[in-house]
Amino acid sequence: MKRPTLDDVAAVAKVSPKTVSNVLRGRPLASPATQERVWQAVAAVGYRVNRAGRALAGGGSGRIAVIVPNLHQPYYAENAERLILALAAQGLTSTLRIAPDAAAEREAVFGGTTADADGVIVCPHHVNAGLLGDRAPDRPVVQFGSLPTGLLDTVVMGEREGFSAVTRHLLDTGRRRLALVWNATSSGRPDGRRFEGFEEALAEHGLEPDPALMVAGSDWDWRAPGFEAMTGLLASGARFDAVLCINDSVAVGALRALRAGGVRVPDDVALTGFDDTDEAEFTVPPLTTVSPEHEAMVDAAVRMMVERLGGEAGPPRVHRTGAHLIPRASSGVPR
Amino acid sequence: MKRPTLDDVAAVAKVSPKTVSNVLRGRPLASPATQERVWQAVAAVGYRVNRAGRALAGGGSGRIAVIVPNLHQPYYAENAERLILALAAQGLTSTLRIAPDAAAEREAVFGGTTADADGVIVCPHHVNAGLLGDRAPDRPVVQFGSLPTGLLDTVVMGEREGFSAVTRHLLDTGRRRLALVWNATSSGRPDGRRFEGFEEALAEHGLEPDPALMVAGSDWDWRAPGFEAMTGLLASGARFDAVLCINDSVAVGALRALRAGGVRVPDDVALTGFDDTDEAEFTVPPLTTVSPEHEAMVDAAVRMMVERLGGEAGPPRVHRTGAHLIPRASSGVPR
DNA sequence: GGCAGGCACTTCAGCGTTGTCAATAGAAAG
DNA sequence: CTTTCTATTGACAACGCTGAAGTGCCTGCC
Repeated sequence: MKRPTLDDVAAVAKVSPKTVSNVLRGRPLASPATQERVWQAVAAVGYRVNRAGRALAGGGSGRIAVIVPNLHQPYYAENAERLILALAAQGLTSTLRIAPDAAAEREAVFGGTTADADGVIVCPHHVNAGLLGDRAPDRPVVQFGSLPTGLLDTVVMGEREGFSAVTRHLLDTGRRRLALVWNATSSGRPDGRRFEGFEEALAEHGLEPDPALMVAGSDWDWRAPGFEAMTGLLASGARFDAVLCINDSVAVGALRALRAGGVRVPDDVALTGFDDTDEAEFTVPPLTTVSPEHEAMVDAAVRMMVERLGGEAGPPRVHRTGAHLIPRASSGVPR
Repeated sequence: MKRPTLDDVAAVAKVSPKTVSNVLRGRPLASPATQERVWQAVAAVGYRVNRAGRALAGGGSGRIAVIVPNLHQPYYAENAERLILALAAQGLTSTLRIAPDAAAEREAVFGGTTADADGVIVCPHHVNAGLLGDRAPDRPVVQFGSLPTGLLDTVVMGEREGFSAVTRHLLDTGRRRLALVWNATSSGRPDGRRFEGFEEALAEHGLEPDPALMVAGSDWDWRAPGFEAMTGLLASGARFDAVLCINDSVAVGALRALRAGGVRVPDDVALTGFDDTDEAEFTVPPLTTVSPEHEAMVDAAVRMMVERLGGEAGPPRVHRTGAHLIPRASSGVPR
């Protein structure tokens, strides 16, 4: 009743355990006939590789650590799901680590609790890009959805073009006073690629961002801060006919604040998000958002990981995906 | 630069590797002085146990597999997060497995891809309780949030009392024609503990369920089916003044359908969900729901797991948690 | 015919940890 | 002062697998 080992397979196939190992690893060292015999023996005894043994012997654990700050924010939960499934499709198991703070995030990337993983895919949140890149990891690390550091393989979404696309969309449909619900940054003002896209599209219409219409939530990527920021903006008495949110969750919070304030969406104010999370489709009204092309991002991340695991060397690479507008009712033309 | 091993620690502490192992495992075999010396040596060399080695030698992997059907449904994502964090607090690492179908679910519980885990906590979805219990697992398994099988440790929420509480709440606030948006079951009619709670509360008011007001989504726990089911109910011309949904996600879908149909919530129709997911707080209007007391559920699951890992034998246990109403605006008193 | 070279596979020595069991030291007992 | 016992620690052999380094055997060539 004991779980079969390589030796058991070897005995049945009448080869050495090492040959079985080679066949299993896909090494082209055995003759086709032998390979066939080995596979039959594997099936016959119901062999499954013991990961612990393999890892101990230096064959790698076949496990990739996926690191997200949390799972209660749809953006992270949905990406974690996509990454885990895509890794599984490559025969890689994954271990999901939740890094609730910067220390945990760094720790998860550089070893410690994830030391048993052959590689790491991290959706950074707490630790800014530079900090993550300041130490050389001893295994492949792919940054997912964040700014490239030049030190790690990175997959970035079309933040700039995506944000300029929504901005343009709003301008094209007649909106002129565009508010921004942003995340707080250390410098106290919105920055980053999305903001560039915003400025870019405004500039095309001879406009520029109005500081009085830019409010920051207390934290990145969360509904309550979106609600609070929007409530604050409404209270300020500022006038606007559109609100662009840094992401969908913030938009969901902002939407509630708008409704609470008696503001009609989209009649009085258009509202947009970013990320194309599932929840955006089911708000009332459905939320206009930007799809960062999730499939392409995940494919790129997994491909990079597999290549690095396969021994591919070379400098860190950056994969940029596109982004496209998903227009929905929340940014409908005002009546 | 190699990672320190037990031997390194042993050399510094001037004891045998085995003694270091014993101290690390908390075995009361070494004298206090020796233990102290060992811990100092561990700290001095920066030792971290090699899980692969330990697992190979039979010391267990220290890893618990958490199995959910997906992460895009908030209910599962939020529970996965809570479970993973609670396990981590016990020093247990976790490996999250996404089981998109029944085969994957069974496979994940009974070994195969999760063979390296010391125990399993599963949030069943595809496989009904009986099927999961028909084979004896070779390690602790805790069912989370599902019907007890009598064969596995199980944590169940107060489904009946929770659902009767919402029902009562609606009846108490004057609603009388209660519709139900349910999940499809093999028998084609709503069943289970929640339905019992529904019937129970209705009976207290001398009412009983109206089959014409019960509609089932095409799948468990999802927004689109909620939308479709609700749309269908509206199209049927049935009259009702409240809609109870099997869970929050279904309610979110139903809400959109109601709004699309020009039905005011809560003025014309009250709407309720179940599970107390984050999204319920940010719908417009905020959704009345039932909290299954997540903390208690997770604590119970992790406690059971730790006890079983500690060698606790005995028959399968069932831990029942309560449930309490979280009234919000979606079930406000009609004007 | 002798020998280099390649192919197909095997042997060997761990990887870091743990369970088993033996060994040692010191204390209590005779 | 020897014997017996307990408390503590050590030696050793796995656990299942893999990299490195062989071992034969056959082919082809001078």
